[in-house]
Amino acid sequence: MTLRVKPVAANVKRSDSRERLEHDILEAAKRLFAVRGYGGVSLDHIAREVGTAKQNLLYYFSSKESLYRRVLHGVLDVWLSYMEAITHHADDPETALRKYIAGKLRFSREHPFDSRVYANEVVSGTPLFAQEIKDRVLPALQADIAVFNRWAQQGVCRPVDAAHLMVVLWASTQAYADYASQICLVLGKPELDAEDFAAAERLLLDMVLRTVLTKAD
Amino acid sequence: MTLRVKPVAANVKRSDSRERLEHDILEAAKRLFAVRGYGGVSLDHIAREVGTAKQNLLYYFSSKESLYRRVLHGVLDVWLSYMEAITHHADDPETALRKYIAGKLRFSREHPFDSRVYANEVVSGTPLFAQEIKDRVLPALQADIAVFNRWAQQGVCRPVDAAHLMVVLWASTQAYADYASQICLVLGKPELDAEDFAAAERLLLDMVLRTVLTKAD
DNA sequence: GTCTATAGCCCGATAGAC
DNA sequence: GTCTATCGGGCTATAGAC
Repeated sequence: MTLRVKPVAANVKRSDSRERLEHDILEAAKRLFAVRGYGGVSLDHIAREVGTAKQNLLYYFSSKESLYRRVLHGVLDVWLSYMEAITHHADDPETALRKYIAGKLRFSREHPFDSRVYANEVVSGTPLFAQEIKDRVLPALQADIAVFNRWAQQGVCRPVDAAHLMVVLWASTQAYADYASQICLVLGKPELDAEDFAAAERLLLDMVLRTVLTKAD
Repeated sequence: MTLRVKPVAANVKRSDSRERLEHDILEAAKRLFAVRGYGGVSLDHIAREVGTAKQNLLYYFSSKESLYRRVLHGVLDVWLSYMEAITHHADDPETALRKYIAGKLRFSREHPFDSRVYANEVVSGTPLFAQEIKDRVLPALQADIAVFNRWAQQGVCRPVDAAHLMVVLWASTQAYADYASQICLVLGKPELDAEDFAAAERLLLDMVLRTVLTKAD
């Protein structure tokens, strides 16, 4: 009897297919949770979306709630990756704010479903997510606020209420994903395009720089 | 045989009790829909909240969807009643903007569940509400935008992009209701108080006046 | 890993007694 | 107007064949 080593290629392929299906499930779940909320989505909906049976979902994820948590975790990964502009440009307020606003608007444009899953969870009072927000979002936000306060001490910025400024920036940029359907109704077009995002960026940056910088443009 | 007129008092009382229960149902439904979304709430939840049976809800409202529509309709009544500041002070931009921002923040503070029901519906893509938004919200917003454009023509305001400015104001003020749980986490307190709303009002008004007015303060 | 089958429960809505 | 009873179906999750 000879030892047969499992062919590596087959292993990789199987693992690839497993990861691809897992990825597809997470993407479909994200889109559905974004639109209908946790309670408005059934495992059957998600399974049909990816062309498998709901029982198979419970093979990859131990429960509906754990699938949802995995979706939220992935959403937070993406969200945070767009949020590092301020601390990365802590030497220049104008550049930092420009990159921050541009980045958050790009997140709304490129990842609208991530944004809406997050919005749904927050509107619900973060029942399943408070700890992860405390652990991951809060430090990032507090680092940004600290940078603002340092700028104020150095005299390069007016002493604004940095926490509330972050709320304004956060809400305004996120609106272009979460409330897109209403913004479209107001603008009278079926969906937002590049020019709408550019106009939003111009206005928001203008508002923030006028408020924050000590010198006029 | 004498004609007996039904006692008026009893009529009024019965009608009062009917209206009170209907009102209680709508309030409970609003709170639950706000937190869990349409699909996350059952008629049984709502009925238990008001101390009756779900079959009784279907006596007052013909279906779950019609109950939800009634909730949305009432939410819009309240929402619109806080939105008339700009057109009512069309002669003075600074007063109009001050009253508008104060009003929208007061709405977020006094009617957080109305705000969140509305947010849930918009995040979902307004599946049941697009027509009513077109009929009732859009004219109000477009009237506000027209006022801004007139101000710009008259030279009392800089020519801002009024539609996007409305988005910023709308999103920023509404955030203090819809995203309160996250703002609380950032501020490190269990709930928002009067001083938080005052700080938000100061910052937002400051930002908008710096952006909109032609002369400096 | 994917399938069928099914347990056990909750859902919206209806029927009919009182 | 409120009650009990119930229909038909969808839900999450599990069991077990292959």
